Amino acid sequence: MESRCENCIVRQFNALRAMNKEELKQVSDSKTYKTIKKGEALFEEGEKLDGIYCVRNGVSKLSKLSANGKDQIVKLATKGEVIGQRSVIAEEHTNLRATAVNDMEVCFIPKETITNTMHKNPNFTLEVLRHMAHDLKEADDVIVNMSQKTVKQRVAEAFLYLKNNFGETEDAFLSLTLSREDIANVVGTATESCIRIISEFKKKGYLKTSGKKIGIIDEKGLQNLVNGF
Amino acid sequence: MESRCENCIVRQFNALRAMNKEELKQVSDSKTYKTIKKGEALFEEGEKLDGIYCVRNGVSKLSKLSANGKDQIVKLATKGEVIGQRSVIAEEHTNLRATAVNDMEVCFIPKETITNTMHKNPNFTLEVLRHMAHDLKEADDVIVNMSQKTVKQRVAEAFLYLKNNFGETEDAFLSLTLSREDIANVVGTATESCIRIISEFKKKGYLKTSGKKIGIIDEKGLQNLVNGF
DNA sequence: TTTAAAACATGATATATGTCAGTTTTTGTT
DNA sequence: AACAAAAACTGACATATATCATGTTTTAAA
Repeated sequence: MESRCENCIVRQFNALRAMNKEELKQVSDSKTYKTIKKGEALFEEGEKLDGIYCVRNGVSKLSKLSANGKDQIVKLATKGEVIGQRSVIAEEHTNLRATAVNDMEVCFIPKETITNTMHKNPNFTLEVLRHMAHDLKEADDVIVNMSQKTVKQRVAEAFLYLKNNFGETEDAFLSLTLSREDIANVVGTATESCIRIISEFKKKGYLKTSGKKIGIIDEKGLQNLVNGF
Repeated sequence: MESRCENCIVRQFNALRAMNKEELKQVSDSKTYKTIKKGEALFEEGEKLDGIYCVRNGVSKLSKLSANGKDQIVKLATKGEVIGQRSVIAEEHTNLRATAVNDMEVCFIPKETITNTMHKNPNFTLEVLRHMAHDLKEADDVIVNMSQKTVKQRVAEAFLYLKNNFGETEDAFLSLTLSREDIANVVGTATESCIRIISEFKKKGYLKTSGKKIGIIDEKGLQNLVNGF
């Protein structure tokens, strides 16, 4: 279960790989290990964070709830990704809440450890910056998609995204199973609309389902749809 | 016209304020001054940038053109803001194009100058990081608004945004005059829809217009609309 | 000042998507 | 295995918004 950050594989995927041995030791000594059950929150919108979360296992959704009950998912964070760094860096309250989509294991690293390293090690800061630049690009792309693509295209794109980022099982179902509601909240549409489109995709031979599990049959077909045939 | 960065007021608004005298001198010596006419592009989508642009005057829109001709505006950058840093930091081609909304004066700073400083001065890197964290938050907010608010609410919000970020003239018109098409492209809607809503807001006494100039009469009213009455 | 082009404006209509209401299936728990 | 609760699904309908078509005003250039 618990282990030293120096030996943690997960670290390879995030900015912590730019840390030197001494800095990693400091992280290792100050971190705490946590498990979060499916459905539980890592933090709520508006909270002040005392540190960041490094995901060792499981998936978290970052979302914002509106007055009318809609919960827009802005990002899905998985193994190796870091959650909460935006808030810690800007020294602001969180603008999103983080919820476990399935059971999670995370390491909590106190913000002092992070900020100390950022003031001393420019390579680390630069690495964090690169990751944030990537996140910003993705966010820009989402904005553009929301205004230029139809719901159907965005749903199709969401499945391709899930396949590319989370992979599929041996029996060709998506490894990450989201509820229809969560898919709708990623896409930014109503749950019923999302369900209807999934049914249509099934009829057209793009997808297969088994309970709430979904598998991609015709990736090319979905891709064509995204690109407007 | 031309001047030393050390004395440039604009610098106070961006990450360059975290540079020391020596670093600023380097920027000053390597920068080039450019003017861009209204409608001209600073760079096109997909270009590789050799440096960043620091806006001294005027406003630039960062947008992405879709196949069907829609041009979604993701950000408006004005005096003091830096354009192109995301692309330079991530060492990627630009994902957006930058166009002058009105006549602009900018300083072009070669990327070597920036990356040199980033490797040496953690405070500068951290300051860049803070700005990017802020941009990311704004982008997240836009995503959420796009999915949770109606076009009418988003148009109302756009006018409040324009007032807060660009101010108004003595006769209470917005200082930044955008075409109806540009407003529509900020909001992510059709130009006709945008025009219709402006007409409606005029009738309801929220706005006044004079040619393409627009002024806010009832800020509270617009704000209520944004919040769903 | 005249004129052409661009931008603004409005009506009519089509359509994608949301909402409401109800049924069936799946899931997880005792 | 039985059950309740949650999630998935489907139909009917409402509506916000896009699209097309056309006229008017504004802008900028000759």
